[in-house]
Amino acid sequence: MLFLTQEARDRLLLEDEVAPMPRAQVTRILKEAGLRPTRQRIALGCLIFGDGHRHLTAEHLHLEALEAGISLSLATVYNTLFQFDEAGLIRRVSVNSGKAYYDTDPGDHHHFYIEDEDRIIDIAPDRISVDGLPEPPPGYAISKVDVVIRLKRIEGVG
Amino acid sequence: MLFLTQEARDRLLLEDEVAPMPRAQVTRILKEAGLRPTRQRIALGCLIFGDGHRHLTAEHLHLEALEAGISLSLATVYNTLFQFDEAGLIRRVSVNSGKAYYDTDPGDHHHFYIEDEDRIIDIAPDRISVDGLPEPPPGYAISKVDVVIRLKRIEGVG
DNA sequence: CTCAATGCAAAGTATTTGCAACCGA
DNA sequence: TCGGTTGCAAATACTTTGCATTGAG
Repeated sequence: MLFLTQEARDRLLLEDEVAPMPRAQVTRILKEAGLRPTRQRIALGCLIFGDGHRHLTAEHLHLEALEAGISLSLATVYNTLFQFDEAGLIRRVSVNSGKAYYDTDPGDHHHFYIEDEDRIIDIAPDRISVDGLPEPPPGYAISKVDVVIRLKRIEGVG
Repeated sequence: MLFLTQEARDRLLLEDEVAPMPRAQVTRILKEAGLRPTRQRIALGCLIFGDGHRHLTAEHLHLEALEAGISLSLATVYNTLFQFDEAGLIRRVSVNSGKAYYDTDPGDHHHFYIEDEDRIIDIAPDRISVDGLPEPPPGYAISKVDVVIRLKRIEGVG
């Protein structure tokens, strides 16, 4: 599927330094994921996969698309994000804010969440480990482990 | 107001046998938490603190209140849950479902979440530990660590 | 050309806000 | 009494659905 080595990722980032990922490449990714490469998906894919790793809300991505001259509805952005998540291309992140965030890095890692600023920061995958994972109840299996470390600004600094 | 004879009080307690924490106790809890003990808060407090540890949505609690003959609006339930969470009396739990869950056990523990059934299960606090907590960025301190273990039903069983 | 798949308007659900009413001191 | 607090109607924010249209094969 689509798990890149760090090296491969770095190479990608260099190639696409500022710009979005080329359409041809996005098309390939979509096909491999079993998603029909439609105009809208390709456009969103270019934005999502091209510009480094980020944490996007549907609304933010919609704005970016409009700014880039791509005209589509917010609902389509929601649906597309949902499908990309299902396909493992991106990862929905759950924080307590009402909004849903999507991490453009689908790799296995966890997150800081700064409530006051409604901002998410990646935690490097090797910096944290969960021990003593409990047995799931009979009939169930673990599908994913989400760790969110909630941060608050230290008062009286500066 | 609400001055009952001893007899009336006894009757009430009998009537509510299965149910909730006594109003006096809830009133004390609220005062200690710095929350004014209003009619609505006391009523919700009785439901929340009385009946063992549970995972409630605002809507569910609202229904319970109505069934118990307490008339209040859903908005008040939301506000009350928010305030109880702020005060540390209960704990908001973040899962990917759109809804917010409130755990009536504010103690330090984590959760299983069964997506398909939209259900939350407590993990005993000693059954899990997170190692190698990373340094927060400068200027920030860790306020809470949330671990959610997502479960899926094992297929082909039975 | 064909029809499963898509994109979006409209609908639905979850939550917050602003302010009249209230009540604890 | 009376002013900070509260509770709720109304508004907002977020997300999903149903179906006419489309465009990939």
